[in-house]
Amino acid sequence: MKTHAIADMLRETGTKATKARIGLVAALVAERYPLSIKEISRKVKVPNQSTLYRSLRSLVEAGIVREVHLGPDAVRYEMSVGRHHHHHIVCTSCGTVEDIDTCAIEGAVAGIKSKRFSVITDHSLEFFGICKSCA
Amino acid sequence: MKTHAIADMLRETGTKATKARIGLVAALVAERYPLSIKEISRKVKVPNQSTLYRSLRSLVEAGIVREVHLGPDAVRYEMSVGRHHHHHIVCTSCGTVEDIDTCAIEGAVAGIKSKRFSVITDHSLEFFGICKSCA
DNA sequence: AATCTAAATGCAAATCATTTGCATTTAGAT
DNA sequence: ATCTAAATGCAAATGATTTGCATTTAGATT
Repeated sequence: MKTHAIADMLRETGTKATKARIGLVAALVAERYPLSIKEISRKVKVPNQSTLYRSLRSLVEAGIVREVHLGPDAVRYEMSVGRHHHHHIVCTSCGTVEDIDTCAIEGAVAGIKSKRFSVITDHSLEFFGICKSCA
Repeated sequence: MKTHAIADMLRETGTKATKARIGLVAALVAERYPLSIKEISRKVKVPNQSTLYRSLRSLVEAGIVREVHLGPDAVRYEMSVGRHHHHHIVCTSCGTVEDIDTCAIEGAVAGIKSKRFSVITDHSLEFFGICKSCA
């Protein structure tokens, strides 16, 4: 994805196409797995950490980026546009993250194919919704 | 569960049956949904926050308590002993947390029965394991 | 029951990630 | 070229969790 296209995408969502945001999106587009704040700061010439946090938040609000939670202390960010619903599998030893493109809710654990993982030791599944007393 | 039984359980795991831990376990046993640190501090005469954090950690290490992550800023604790594998459904409006006793991985979203929730707006499922390069 | 030691506690200070206030800069509309 | 709201940079604030260290306590040992 080229800078120009990224800038257009940003403008379409009503946010300004600033250097910081373009750089962030470019970095996330370049990676196929969700990046942590630290990884992002490493890859992108992060102008300053307030900007990093603020930009990520606005990208998430704009629906361009998705926040992924893989346990505590493991907030990560990945591109949201052009991607369909998916989950992740995390190596508890080295932290490798791989996408699971099959929505596992529709299948069994056995159906999860992975070339890179040999053992699945745990999983976490949470639902979010509106309870009857709130609806 | 009475104090005496809690103390015995603690001793069985090799940890000391101190007042702080007995109180924590008693509070968690009394509730059927996972409690946040704040809720715990409210329910238990928390002696001091270092003790709270340290005690929770040792209870988790001992396998007595389980740490539940329902999104960021949402670390919660629930009893682990005497409970089988389950997930949770969270109301994004009021925060109500309900257990899902059916392991949803083995069923479809449609199979999730809940008396208290009317809409499921989102879900999160993550796997943890060991990747081949680590195994 | 008195003694002893490692484990647990209390407290205050440190740490770490994230957020905020505010003055300055900049994107992009006019 | 001008203008304004949005975005930025910086430094300070915040909030949750952790740590160092001196003191206390559980419970094992006499």
